[in-house]
This record gives sequence, structure tokens and C-alpha cells, in this order.
Amino acid sequence: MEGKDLRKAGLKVTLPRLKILEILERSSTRHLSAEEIYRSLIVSSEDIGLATVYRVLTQFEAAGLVARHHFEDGMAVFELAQGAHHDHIVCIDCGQVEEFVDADIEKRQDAIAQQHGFRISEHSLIIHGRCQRTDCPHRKAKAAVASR
Amino acid sequence: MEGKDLRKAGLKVTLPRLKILEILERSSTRHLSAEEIYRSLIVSSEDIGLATVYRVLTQFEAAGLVARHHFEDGMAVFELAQGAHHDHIVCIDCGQVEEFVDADIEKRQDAIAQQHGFRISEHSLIIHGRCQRTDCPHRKAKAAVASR
DNA sequence: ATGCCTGCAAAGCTTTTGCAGATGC
DNA sequence: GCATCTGCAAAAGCTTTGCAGGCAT
Repeated sequence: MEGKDLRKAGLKVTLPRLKILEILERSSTRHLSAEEIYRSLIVSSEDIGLATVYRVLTQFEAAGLVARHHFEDGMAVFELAQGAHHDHIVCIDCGQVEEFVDADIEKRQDAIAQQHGFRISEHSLIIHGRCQRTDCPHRKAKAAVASR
Repeated sequence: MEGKDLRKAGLKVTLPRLKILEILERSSTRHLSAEEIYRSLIVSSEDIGLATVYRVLTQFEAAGLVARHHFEDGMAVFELAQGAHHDHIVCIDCGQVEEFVDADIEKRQDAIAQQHGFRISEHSLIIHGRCQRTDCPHRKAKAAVASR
């Protein structure tokens, strides 16, 4: 949480950068869009522009502090790049995102890349499905349709 | 290539739709952006608007005729939804896309979804790496750096 | 003939950029 | 003090939408 990470990345320790880092750390969601971070800042009465949020996030990404994902819906989301690689499983109804790692899959990917003459730099595996949470919008929608 | 697919999808058989289908079929690249299709139409002296390209592709997607991907760079690409599921491996330098299927990975995904209480509807696995083609931009860039 | 399509232009959304002033070191 | 950073506003890029006319059936 201190500015060390920032300094290490060659970035000056400024209030906007600290605040944005803090929001990413404190978030229970792990994956935030620029807009969500921006609104979060406004809620905290921080006077930080949306452009700055984008600029800072881009700098953080370049510095390896955060990872940017696209989850197939046109809007980027960011997450703290803390530690190990992982893949994502996303509920197409409620947007809930969970993470997982599977050694077998990782192994197979290496083999496949080699077969195709590629050198893997990274990859993203996103499973889309419906979660079974009782409060998932899909279930409500389903119920609504049934009662038509 | 005939209009049957269109009619089956509840869409009238029109020249723009046929032309766009044809471009998707004839393309050697398999994955085309709206813009690329649009330019391709212009080259063929077809007077079809970019808006129509987007509308038609969206309709095709809804009809299951094409699949839309996002490949992590903000611009959507479309491919003919011909036949079986497959995943993608993309060169981060030249944009070349290859396809693959791996039974083991598919199996593991099912297991993972179940562990997390998800019902899979679809998934996308995209490996990013560098291909080994001699004409890949990355190689040129690398050479340029080396000679500085 | 009628209702589905299309082209054009304008708007919408996310993201980027230019510039003058502010801030960290 | 100087370079870096920020806020604002404007621009840019991709995609969608409204509307009036056109085409398939």
C-alpha cells in the first residue's frame, strides 16, 4: 500500500496513484472498470479526473502492477497483478467472476503452442457460464418468463 | 452460399447480406473486422454502408451464422460459425490467428466449472504468443533494435 | 402493397490526447 | 527549479441508432 511499488516502477508517488491502488486493493470484486474506479473516487470525495484514471491504469499495466482484461463485452476491467497467473470463469448473467488455475490445462497449452510454432507470452482462458447462486439475475429472469 | 441460410435465419435474402456472407466465406484470414469487411466491399465496388455491415453482422451473430471475438485489442472480429467449437492462438506481433481444439482442455474445463458451481454455456481460450514466421513484424523489430 | 432492409448522418460509449497549471522530489 | 503529473475539454475510434427512402416477397 505504500509508495514503494510506485517508486520501483519509476512512477512518482502521487495522491491519485495511491488512491487508485488503494481502491484496487480494497475492492471486494477484484475486477474493476475504469468507470467503476472513477465513481469510487468520487464517492471518496477525491477530485480525480477520468482521464487520469485511464492514464494511471495504463501506466500501472506497463509497470506490471495491474492486468487488463476484456471479458468479451467491450469494456476493459483491471485487477491487481498480485502473484500468480490464473484464468477466469464469468457468469454471463450476474457478471460474477471467479478465478482458477489448472496445471493440466497449462501443460496442454504449452504443447499446443509448440505444435503451432508459437512461443507463449501469455494467454487468457475465460469460461462463460451461469452460476448457481440463488440471487443470480438469470434465475429471476427465468422465473419471470415461466410466469408469463 | 445460397440464400437458404439467410431464409432459415428469418432474414430476407438481400444483396448486402449475400455479399457479406461471401466475403466471410472467401476470406483466407477467417477473422475479419467490420472495417475490413467494409473495405472489402468497397474494393468490390459494392455500395454498402459501414452501418449496414455492423447491423448485418449483429444479425448474423444472433442467427448463429457468425461468431464475434474480441481478442483483447478492443476491436471485434467476426468469423463464420462453421461447425465445431475451437479455440484460438494469436500472434501478438503479426495478428495471425490459428485455431485448435484439445480434448483434455475441454474436459478439464467441465470439471472446473462444476467445482465452481457453474453451468458452462461457452468459453474462449486465447493463447497469446509470438509465431516463428520469418516475416513476422516482431522479428524485424528485434533485428532493428539489435542494430541500433 | 407491406414490412423488412439499407444508406446516411448523427449520436453514444469507452478510451486517448493536448495543453496549461499544479505537484513531487 | 524542473520534470513529471493532473484536470479539463476536446478528439478519436469503434459501434449503434433514427429516419426517410428502397427492395424482397
